[in-house]
Amino acid sequence: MTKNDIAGVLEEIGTLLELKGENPFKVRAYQAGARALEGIEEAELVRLVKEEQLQTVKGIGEALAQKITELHATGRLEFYEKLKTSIEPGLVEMLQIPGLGPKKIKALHDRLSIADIAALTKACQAGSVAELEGFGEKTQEKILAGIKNREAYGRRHLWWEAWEIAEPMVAGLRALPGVIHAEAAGSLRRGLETVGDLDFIVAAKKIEPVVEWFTTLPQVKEVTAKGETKASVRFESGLQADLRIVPEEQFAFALHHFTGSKDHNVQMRQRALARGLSLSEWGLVPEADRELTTEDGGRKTVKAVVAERTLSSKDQAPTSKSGKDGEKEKKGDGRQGSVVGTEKELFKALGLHFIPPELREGLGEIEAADQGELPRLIELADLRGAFHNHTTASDGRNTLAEMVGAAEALGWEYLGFADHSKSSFQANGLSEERLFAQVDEIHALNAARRFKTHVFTGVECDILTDGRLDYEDAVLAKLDYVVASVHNAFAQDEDKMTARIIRALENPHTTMLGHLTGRLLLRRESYHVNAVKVIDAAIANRVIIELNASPWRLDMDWRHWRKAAERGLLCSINPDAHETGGLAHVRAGINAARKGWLTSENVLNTRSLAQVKKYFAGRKK
DNA sequence: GCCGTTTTCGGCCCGACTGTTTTCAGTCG
Repeated sequence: MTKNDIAGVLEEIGTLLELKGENPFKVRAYQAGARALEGIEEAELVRLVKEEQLQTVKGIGEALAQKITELHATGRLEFYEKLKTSIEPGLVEMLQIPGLGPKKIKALHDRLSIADIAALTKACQAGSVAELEGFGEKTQEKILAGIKNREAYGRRHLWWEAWEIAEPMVAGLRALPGVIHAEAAGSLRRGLETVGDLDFIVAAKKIEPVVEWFTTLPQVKEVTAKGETKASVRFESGLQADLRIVPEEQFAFALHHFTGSKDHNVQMRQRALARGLSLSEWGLVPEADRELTTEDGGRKTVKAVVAERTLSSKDQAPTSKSGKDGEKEKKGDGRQGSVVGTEKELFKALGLHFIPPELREGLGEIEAADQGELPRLIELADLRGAFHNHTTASDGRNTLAEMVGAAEALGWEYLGFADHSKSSFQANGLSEERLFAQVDEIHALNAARRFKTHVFTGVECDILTDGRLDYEDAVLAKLDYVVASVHNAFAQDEDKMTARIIRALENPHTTMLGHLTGRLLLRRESYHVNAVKVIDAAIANRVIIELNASPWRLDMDWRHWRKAAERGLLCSINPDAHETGGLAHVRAGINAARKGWLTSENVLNTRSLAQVKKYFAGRKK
């Protein structure tokens, strides 16, 4: 087990002990042990375990040293396994309901024998929760609302989590014999921040082996449909995945259709109709042919005819085409081009430049494609570094050196750190002394040239409730840059919160604004803030707004970026990484940036090291 | 469960907010 895996187990033990009503200081000792472990480097852990020196680490005593050693050696821990079986899993799940913590959950369990969310729902509806001492009407209502939200949220999944499942599936599909094309479509392909279900479109010579492979994947919990051209499965997480298999010549149409969005598709069909054509998932045909009269006098839709074609072509070699089909291919009036094999050709047949999937939201992309005014969207490879990152100095899980090593492995020219400031007690925010120590550490690291990646000094500075920053100006002046973020008093009304943030932007030391709305996707709503006013203030004060690339945030929302960037707002795609693996989250940020029509020119961290240094120096004047 | 120029027991970490209270516990960041 790696140090972060072990730290995760210690953390979970803490949670379980809390639910059992254990001594809170014991709980804290496990949490502190997890933090202590994260603060040492992987190689150091190996040495400490080997030399039985774990107890020399502050926060790790006899009991934790023994448990860490067991986990490190075997990947298992007897104590942990037993603890897990002693606590009903429904109680852990209840922790996800806002307002419910270990104490309240324990009270519900002890006094009402509630052991899962279903029982809790019933008890709330019956009014028995409100009667409990320490509970009341409002608490009961809040719990019910929390459960309801949770169910609503449960229907969607974070893009990142969906992508981690879909990516290997696409690779698996492509590797199957007889598969010509395979793509994930839907909101996943459009890079939307959350995804309802997965859609896979496959062009294959033989259908059965593809369906078979898809429905027997190890992660499949349930096969909900299995037919001639389509199959649906559900995974353990509740995520559903649909597979559609089409003949090669229909692939581009099906892929386009199932990539959507609905608005985009409606507009595309309207455009086709204006040209006398009919566009559907099955193809692009002259409108006049859309409904056909068959030889026996019946009427058939194009869909039916194409479906027949699909069935017949299944049994034929791909090169052979019936005379009728051949005729149809040629019957096109010339406006649609010869053969549509790719999405690019599909767009071209309608007089459009290729529209990247991320832009297909029906928000003006078709007009822009018509005019040849689509931007050259930013790409992952354009990034040369990132700024907002954490280390074990505050609430990160990897040391500074480990983080820089990971950035170097990504080929990044620079990496900036922005650990929490002193008011973020919960995140182990840095006092002035600890901040200066980190600055010294970074300067030494740069001087030693241990890594090819240059390191910038920064901080994620709390915006206090009145809009002041959490450090004196003289402290902030010593840093390369400052990310200012809201981390408390989320309940302020919109005017107050907006004024608070704008005041922070007016501080000459503020380089960029962190997560504008504070939302956590599918978990927590944003605080109330007037985004337009904040954007205006950022532009006026030459302050960057970050696109926080954490898959749980993606904040500022992509829907604001196009307009904001047009008006001169500079973006920084910030991973907000709390561990080495978190740097990869810039990928999710790139999705959002592309959805916001951003080009590499709009984003600070596409610039070279020299340009970034110049930018920071210029901000200080 | 950890720690100690507090050394083997007694303390361990901050502040706002909410809802339940009538002086405070629980939750959250």
